[in-house]
Amino acid sequence: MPELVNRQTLKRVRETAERLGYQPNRAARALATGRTENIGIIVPDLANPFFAEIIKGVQGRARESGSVTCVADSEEDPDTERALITEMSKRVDGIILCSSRLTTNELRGLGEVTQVVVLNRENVGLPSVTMDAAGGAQQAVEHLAALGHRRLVYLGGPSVSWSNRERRRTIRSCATRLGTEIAELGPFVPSFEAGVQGADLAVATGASAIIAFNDVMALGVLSRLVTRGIAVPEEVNIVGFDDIAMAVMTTPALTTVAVPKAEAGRAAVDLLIAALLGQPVANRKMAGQLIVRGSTGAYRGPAPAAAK
Amino acid sequence: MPELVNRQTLKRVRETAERLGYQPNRAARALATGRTENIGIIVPDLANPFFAEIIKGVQGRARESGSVTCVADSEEDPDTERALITEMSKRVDGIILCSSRLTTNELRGLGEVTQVVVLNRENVGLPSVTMDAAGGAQQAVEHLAALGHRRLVYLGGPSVSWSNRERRRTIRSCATRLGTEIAELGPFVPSFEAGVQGADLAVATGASAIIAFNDVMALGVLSRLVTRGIAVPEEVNIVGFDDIAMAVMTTPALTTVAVPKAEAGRAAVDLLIAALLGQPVANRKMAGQLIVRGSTGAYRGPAPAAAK
DNA sequence: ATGAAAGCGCTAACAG
DNA sequence: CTGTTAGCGCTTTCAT
Repeated sequence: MPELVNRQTLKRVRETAERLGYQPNRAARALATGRTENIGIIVPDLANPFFAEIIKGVQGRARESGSVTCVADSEEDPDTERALITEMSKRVDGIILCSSRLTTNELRGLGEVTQVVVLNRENVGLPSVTMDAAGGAQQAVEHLAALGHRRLVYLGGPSVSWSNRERRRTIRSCATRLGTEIAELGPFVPSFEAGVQGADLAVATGASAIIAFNDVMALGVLSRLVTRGIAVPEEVNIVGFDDIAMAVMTTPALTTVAVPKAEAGRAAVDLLIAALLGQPVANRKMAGQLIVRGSTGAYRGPAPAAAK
Repeated sequence: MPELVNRQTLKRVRETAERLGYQPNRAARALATGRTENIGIIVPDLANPFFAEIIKGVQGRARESGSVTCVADSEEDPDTERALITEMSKRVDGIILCSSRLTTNELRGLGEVTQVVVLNRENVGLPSVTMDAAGGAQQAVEHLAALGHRRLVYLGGPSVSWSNRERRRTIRSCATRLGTEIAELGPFVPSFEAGVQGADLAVATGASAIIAFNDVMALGVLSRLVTRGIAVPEEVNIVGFDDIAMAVMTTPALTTVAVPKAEAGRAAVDLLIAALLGQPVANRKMAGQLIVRGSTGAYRGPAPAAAK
């Protein structure tokens, strides 16, 4: 309100900006406030496009709130992950743990060490963001059933993956409910090659549609199906790396359930910020989105009604 | 040497470890020493597997030296990149700039702001790590020429890409030297779809081999060639995302020039550390490695002798 | 309302 | 060689 302050402030700001842009010393500020304005994120594999997309979201949201993002790659190793948490905790205000390879018990104890938000994990006594793996899997099965497929195959991911466990469970119960046959193959290391291999195994079962653990595997499946002349090449249209993918053996060639990875990353940062402010934090579950790709181009549509 | 010290040290260490693991306060240390032990890395797109792999190397090497890696994504935007550099510079000891979208002049001035190492860029007055785009391109052309191909096509990447400019130049001069015809198509946004499109254009020129700007495009090329029945499906074997890729229309179906991305990331950290210690830094150029994939499996071989 | 001063926890320089 | 002390640059509290 006081105009004097305004003028003075303006003057100071001007001086500041003028005098080669003054930048406060972050270390000194951190010492005084106890806040680093850094947030950490630990993923099992930085090179996995799935996590890269999440990091992108985290970094973007963190930047908006004036923070910088510190990343680390645990290389799928629980010991490394533990060490990383310890190393990071002293340099950041909080950590976002993606698809943690730690046990539930270990995760429960983490609240003492530093502020933690888990992504792709539930019920560990920490704020969490999940991508509704179950819902996505359900949409996939219902979609295939609606297309008339009666025999499905699920090419499973790593048995240590929480997402995989969730999907398996859902796919099985959902298929049973719809009276659809479901065969489970795997576990596979989720690679292109595993998809190629899985495709042959799946075809041998006499199934008419395949659900793959993720897009990388689905890519392999599709490649193999095209090679064997089973899928229609013109329909092949893979653009993204979404979370759970479904390769159908006829048109449309590939359908995926896209999960909002960047959004999930942003949500995780929001939860972290809330927790740091001592606000109550509610867990977040991001909905998956069925994406049907056809020869006329990709379009996003609602999930087909469940054939209950 | 003095045993007394040993005992005392041991005792203290024990006390330390015992008393719930004492952790020095990083902020205080940073204030006192002026060292954050954080290193920054800025990339144009975090979701690009090429950069993800580099970050992985950077993070690994940084960790070995007791540092944490702060990442940021400039989203291909020079303005954002500039802002990011300013924001980061106060929180890290140095920054690794990957495939910077800034002009040479701007980069030259950066030495004043903070310690910087550039990756995928040369002659900007800063320590640099490059991946020998030229050498890789040369190997590619020589290999194709040795296989008897007389008409090549290069599907170019973004015109703002330094790597693309280097490769174009090399491919052209190398082809000329070997008496091989070379047609240039593009520039393309380096996507799968662009590869599909480029494949058709390339075939129309009557060329017998295609060099794509990168693996993502090559994937598209290959997919299209298989679909059109031009390439031999059984030979299709794409596993990685390497830097520059070459799709041959006959056996072997795909050959790539792999660049050591993680190694380059590690090298960049080494240069940064050296620079921080005031040591003289030499630029590093990482050699590309020709990888020939055949039906008998992938093998790494030396580049074929130049048919000079 | 504005200004002075006391730390934050560490390191490095110095005195004993 | 060990022990003490003066800051590092900011925030925050307390006088004025």
